Amino acid sequence: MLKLTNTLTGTQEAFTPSDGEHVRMYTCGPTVYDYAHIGNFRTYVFEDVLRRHLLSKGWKLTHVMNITDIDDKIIRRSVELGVDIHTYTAPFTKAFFEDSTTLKIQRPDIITPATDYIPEMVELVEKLLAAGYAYREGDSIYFRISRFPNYGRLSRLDKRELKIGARIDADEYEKEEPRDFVLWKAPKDDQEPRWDAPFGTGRPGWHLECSAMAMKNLGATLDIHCGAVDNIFPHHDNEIAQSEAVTGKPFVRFWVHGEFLLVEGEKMSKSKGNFYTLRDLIERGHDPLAIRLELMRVPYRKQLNFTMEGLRGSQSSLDRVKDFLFRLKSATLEAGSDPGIASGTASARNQFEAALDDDLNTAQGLGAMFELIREANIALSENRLREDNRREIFDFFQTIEQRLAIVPPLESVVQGDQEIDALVARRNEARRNRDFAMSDQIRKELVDRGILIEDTKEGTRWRRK
RNA sequence: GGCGCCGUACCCAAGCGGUAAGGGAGAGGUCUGCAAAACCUUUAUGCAUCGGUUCGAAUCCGAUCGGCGCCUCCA
Repeated sequence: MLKLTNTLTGTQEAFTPSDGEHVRMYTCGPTVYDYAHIGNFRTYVFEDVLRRHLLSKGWKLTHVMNITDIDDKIIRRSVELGVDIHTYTAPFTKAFFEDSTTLKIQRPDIITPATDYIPEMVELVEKLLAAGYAYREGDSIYFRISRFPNYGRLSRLDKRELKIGARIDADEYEKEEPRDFVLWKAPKDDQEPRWDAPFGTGRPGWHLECSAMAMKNLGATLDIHCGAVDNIFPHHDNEIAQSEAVTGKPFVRFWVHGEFLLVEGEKMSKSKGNFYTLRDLIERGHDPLAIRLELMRVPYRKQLNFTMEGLRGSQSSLDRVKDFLFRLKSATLEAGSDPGIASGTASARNQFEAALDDDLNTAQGLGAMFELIREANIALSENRLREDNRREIFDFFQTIEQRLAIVPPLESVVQGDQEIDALVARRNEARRNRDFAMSDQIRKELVDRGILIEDTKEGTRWRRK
């Protein structure tokens, strides 16, 4: 049974889709004004693991993710460059999906760019105006928080006191109350993009898009809505207010928020010089799979301190998995099954499932995998492992791959290559003649070509790095 | 100041009342012509500190110290 921590209640709750079979999930996507950074991807990787786990339960899943392709930053930069916003955002949207693919993040079922949903947003604002939840001030439209008594439930706003001297009002528009938030912004100048609406020309405020696009595609009540913790307030509280004011129904059953990624113990920021995009890391030669593993090593509810040392550690862990799978694949085994290994494999599988069910405890799931690797390695050295055991272990790793997508591919590693085979044969010839100088020289040649050699009792095997 | 998360070995980390998973790094060893890989041993009578509850606590309660985040666009 899957348990998830629900921000709404602050506790772990058993999750099932409201109708028992179809999960309706919305995840906050990127604002495409620049390349996404690894902090962003920590969240997307967690959501990907959730997505994969939900699918494994046999539920039907409709997963919607937005692309915020209109906001202040986008407008400012596109104006600076003298291009329209779509011309500006298109390459970053494309880059985002390329990066996601690099990290083996599955594509959501429905992608909703904000600018494709203007009519839905306009409709929402009209309803809010009609019901008295929204008002016009100047040429902009605001949400009237005083009309929505439950406001701030998600962030437990009622328990908070405002910091003395804290800036309450983030923008310069007039409002009835400082805490009211903007639904529809009147253009400030000629350059700003705008859309016509019955209540005036303008553009949508940020919070509006998620409500409109989520409800349009998933209905009034979502099963799951994800994002990172920084979205809890005000973004998600505002979404709740807008949506529930219109529908009168609970907007979301499970709010699931990913904690922040820190870099070297501090929040990532460009000024601190600890800011990495995925592309930065790839350029430095890091393996995307190691990055993915590093991003899920710590369960989503806990802050993850990203360090280069940690990333190297993940790479080493990954190499261990790769070495093991390679060893298992190339071993010569007898038919049959060793009962000890069989039960070890079954128990690793159970532990893995239980770990993911337990609020996506990836650290524990990974632990179960490594325990099995050690057990199987010992069995391999003691010649106890049998053909059926191997099949079951490979089956398990297939499951791990479906769920976590961190299993290194073997195909590219062990594929036949006549030229390499010939070099290996020549080296073994030299070894037989005890011409170790020659043997080592050939090995060096192979290493230079990215080939690792392992001499075992069953002969020499090689693989690509 | 308020709200929230957290403090487990050199580093990362699981642990959810029954006696400290796992990964990385280091050291020593087995195997090997040498490597590589693998395996073995080794690194927490102790889980920030101090009290309390309990037959029993890293796990529950209280206090203290420390770190991080949010309260403002932000994954």
